[in-house]
Amino acid sequence: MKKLGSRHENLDLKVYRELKAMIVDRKLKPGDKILQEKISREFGVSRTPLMCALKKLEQEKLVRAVPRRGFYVRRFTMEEVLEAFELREILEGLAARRAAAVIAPPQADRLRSFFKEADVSDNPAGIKRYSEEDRRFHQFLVELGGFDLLNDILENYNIITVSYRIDVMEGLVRHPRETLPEHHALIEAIASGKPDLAEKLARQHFNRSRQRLLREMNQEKREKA
Amino acid sequence: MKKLGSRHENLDLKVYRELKAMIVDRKLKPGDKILQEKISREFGVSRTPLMCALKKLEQEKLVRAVPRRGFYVRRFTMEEVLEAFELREILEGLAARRAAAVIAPPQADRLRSFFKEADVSDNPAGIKRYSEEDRRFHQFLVELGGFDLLNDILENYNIITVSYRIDVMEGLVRHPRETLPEHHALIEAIASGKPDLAEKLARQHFNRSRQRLLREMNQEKREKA
DNA sequence: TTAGTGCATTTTGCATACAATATTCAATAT
DNA sequence: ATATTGAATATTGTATGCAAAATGCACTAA
Repeated sequence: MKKLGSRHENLDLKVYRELKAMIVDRKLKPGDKILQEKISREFGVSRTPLMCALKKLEQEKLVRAVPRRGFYVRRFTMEEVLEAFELREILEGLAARRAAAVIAPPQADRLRSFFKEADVSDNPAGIKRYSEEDRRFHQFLVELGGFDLLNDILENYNIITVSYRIDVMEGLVRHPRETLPEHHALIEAIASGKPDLAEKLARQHFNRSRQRLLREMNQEKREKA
Repeated sequence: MKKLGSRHENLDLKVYRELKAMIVDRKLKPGDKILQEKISREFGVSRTPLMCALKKLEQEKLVRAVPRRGFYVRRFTMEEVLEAFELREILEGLAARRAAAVIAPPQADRLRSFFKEADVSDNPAGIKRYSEEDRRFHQFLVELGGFDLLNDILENYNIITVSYRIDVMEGLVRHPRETLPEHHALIEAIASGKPDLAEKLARQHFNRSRQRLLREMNQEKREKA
């Protein structure tokens, strides 16, 4: 008799997912105050599970809690996004290494199916599809290694790199034209079981985005002066 | 008019800290069910802030939530602890590098004041003091770099490496006699501003503990067979 | 205009209430 | 004995209630 108390899913988890989606999709914008009464009515739940969900999002840094004032959708500074990229560089590098070390043929096939027919034109719908594929790809990559703690951390913090300036290019720092070949190379390195190469390529991938952000940051500074 | 809504501290935060201390100090043991009624009465609060605190601890993996059944103090597997050490190896390595790169004289003095008069004998009180100093040291090291996200992650996950088998040697994997010289070397590398060396030493420090754990793990397996 | 000031309204943080499970344990059947 | 049933009890997940704090707003003073 195993039968874990699973099956049941608490309300706060559902609320958490809905709310997270609303933030990532910019239905709630950075700086917005989260009106608990309004949202809970909208979701058809009481404030109790909503509170729980908000606390969870606070730990993930998607919202900011100010005691006695409420929760606000967080606005990330360029510094924070750079930090997130720096972390993802080493963490996802490690994940790629692991993935390449343990991958099995069926997973390799699945991996190779990513970015098969990517649209690298400039139309917004294509960019959006690419951005979503990108997220799914990185998630799959991280899961491949079976490194639970690492998965957890990346799950909880990578979102920061995505939710910054999503309005510009769906959260992508660089254009699909530039990142697509990198993705293909990384996929091949992992699928063919080359840990060293996989780690190197993954790090390079993030490093380049970080360098791009750094340049943009300096440029903005110069423009202000 | 700034005056952030700070000052006020919500109850759930206090409960969270108390509870975390109880778990780390083994007042609540791995596997124990957390009786909400009992604990909330003990703390003089209602179940609402307690629930919040428990959810927070769940995210940190110190407790496990089973829907409709309750919360249980988590028991870490050797694999999880190994994963935590592997992560700390690269993350704290990065932190040490950063710290060495940005350290200023007053902080260098503070850093050098750690492990000044360490007791490396075998008596339990000495071990306990060393273990506490060890935690404070690593926390200070991580804060030095000023890398907020990194601090956050290490804060939340290093506890795993500590709370494993605290009953044996206060959570220490190796004896102070063995780690003290490593600590001194690391301190000196950071205080004198040598990023490369600092990172290398920090990683070595964790790597050695991890190797030790690995050996113990294999030994346990052999004993079973 | 701008800057207070006091009162009504909203919102938060927490306690309590309550229905829907889980758990326990005595009574019965095997 | 062991297993099974099923009411009595306890516990969880969620809603609701309420006091304290924050916010908004009309009014006044400069």
